[in-house]
Amino acid sequence: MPELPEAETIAADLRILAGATITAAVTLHPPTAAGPLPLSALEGERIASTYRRGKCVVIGLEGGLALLASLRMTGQFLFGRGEAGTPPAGEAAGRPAAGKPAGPGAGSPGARPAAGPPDARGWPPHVRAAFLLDGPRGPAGEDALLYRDIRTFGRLYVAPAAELDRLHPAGAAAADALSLSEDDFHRRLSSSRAPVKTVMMDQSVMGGIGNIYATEILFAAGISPGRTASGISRPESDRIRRAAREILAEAIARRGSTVENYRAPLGPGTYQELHRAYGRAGLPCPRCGRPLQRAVIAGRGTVWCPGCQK
DNA sequence: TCAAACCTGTAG
DNA sequence: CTACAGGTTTGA
Repeated sequence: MPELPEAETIAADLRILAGATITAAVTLHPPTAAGPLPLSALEGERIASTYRRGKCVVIGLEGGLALLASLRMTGQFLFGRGEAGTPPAGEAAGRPAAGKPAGPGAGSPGARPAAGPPDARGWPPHVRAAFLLDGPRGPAGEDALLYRDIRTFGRLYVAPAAELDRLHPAGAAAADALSLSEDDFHRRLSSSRAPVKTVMMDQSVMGGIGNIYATEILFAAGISPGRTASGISRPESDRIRRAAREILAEAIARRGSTVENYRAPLGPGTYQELHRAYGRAGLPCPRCGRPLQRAVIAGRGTVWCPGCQK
């Protein structure tokens, strides 16, 4: 679910860790660490920067390595308490991890990320990887960065930053949706005969837009999502681009949309309060009052107003 | 070009 | 219990 505004928010929240050294990297769910290097390659490295790349969050290390996180549906970064003897999950769980229950648990103040009971370390369920930190900490002094992912679709890629482009899945993102000129936007959008919504969401065409924002952008632009992309005129493309810029900027200002399981390290977002079409099938169109319609386009739920989206 | 598969929580 | 959700990859 995290799309451009959510990834932007997460990357911004993580910036407080700049200068922290990763003292240990623990893989609790092996498929999450998708290579090419193991997470342990980050041990001893110091965090230099965090930024967004399409829908992905990237943590850049001073030594030239990078951690690229493709959060997919339910991936999230949280602050938590590490423990000196955090057992490497799968194996060598011999030592009874001596230590106190780590206080009231992981997570930031005033925001419980977990739905279930925390584990022995005080972490929420579904933590798939953990990075213990030395130096800058979370807002409440947390000394671990946790990667949590309920459905395990998300992937963490460790590689030299210079190779992120060539990283096969997830690395090869097209130009960011917000970086395209009107010319480029139209050229890319009209490059396919697939439905315009499908093309907008194609990360090899433009990066950052997913189902929620594609739905909202097309509603704002008054374009029907099922329209053939190659039939979108230049003025229509300009409208879509403008709507995209306005909506994505506002969503970033509101820290993204909190639906499903989204949560940035420092708290949720509120843009869902401004959704006008997504998740509102059957309700009256906020523009013309006619019922919003729902259909599946390219396998994804799509909502639009047949009255005012042409 | 499209559908299935990957997963698990939630809604019915 | 089944159906559904969906970003991305993979196979048909």
